[in-house]
Amino acid sequence: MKGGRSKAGSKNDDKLSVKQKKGKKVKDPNKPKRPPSAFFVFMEGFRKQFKEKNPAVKGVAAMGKAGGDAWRSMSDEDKAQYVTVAEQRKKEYEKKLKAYDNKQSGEIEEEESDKSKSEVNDEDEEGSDEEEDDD
DNA sequence: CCAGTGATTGTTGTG
DNA sequence: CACAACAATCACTGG
Repeated sequence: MKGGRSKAGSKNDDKLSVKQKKGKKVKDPNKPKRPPSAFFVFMEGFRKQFKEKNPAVKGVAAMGKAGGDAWRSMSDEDKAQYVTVAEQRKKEYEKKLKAYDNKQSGEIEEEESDKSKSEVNDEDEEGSDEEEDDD
């Protein structure tokens, strides 16, 4: 079962888990989230497939188990392609961190009023490589 | 009505 | 060095 990797044997589960407690209402819209691991990258495609093969499945548990099972079934080389992608994701993540850091230095706190976002189609300028197809 | 839960593994962050 | 928390996903549930 799961090989030895898991929990590193921490018997004493005291209140060590204090959870970072996000009590602070610090809203960091620019704060980049952690890059997806190879497993998640693989899941990105797997989720779609799983849904198609199991449209009746509800919840994430079923998918998670199926995903984890399939993931371990893959060969390291097969996973390598996802790992490679994950590496790139991480790289971009670092870039985002830099941008985020830049904001911290430049824009300390920019409150944005909820202007009517009617015809104003303002796009985030960060994407740049986002292709949008018109329908 | 909103936010949390449940399960997966990997990666990053923090102590 | 070792652990802890979080990353996405989605349907459901409680207060």
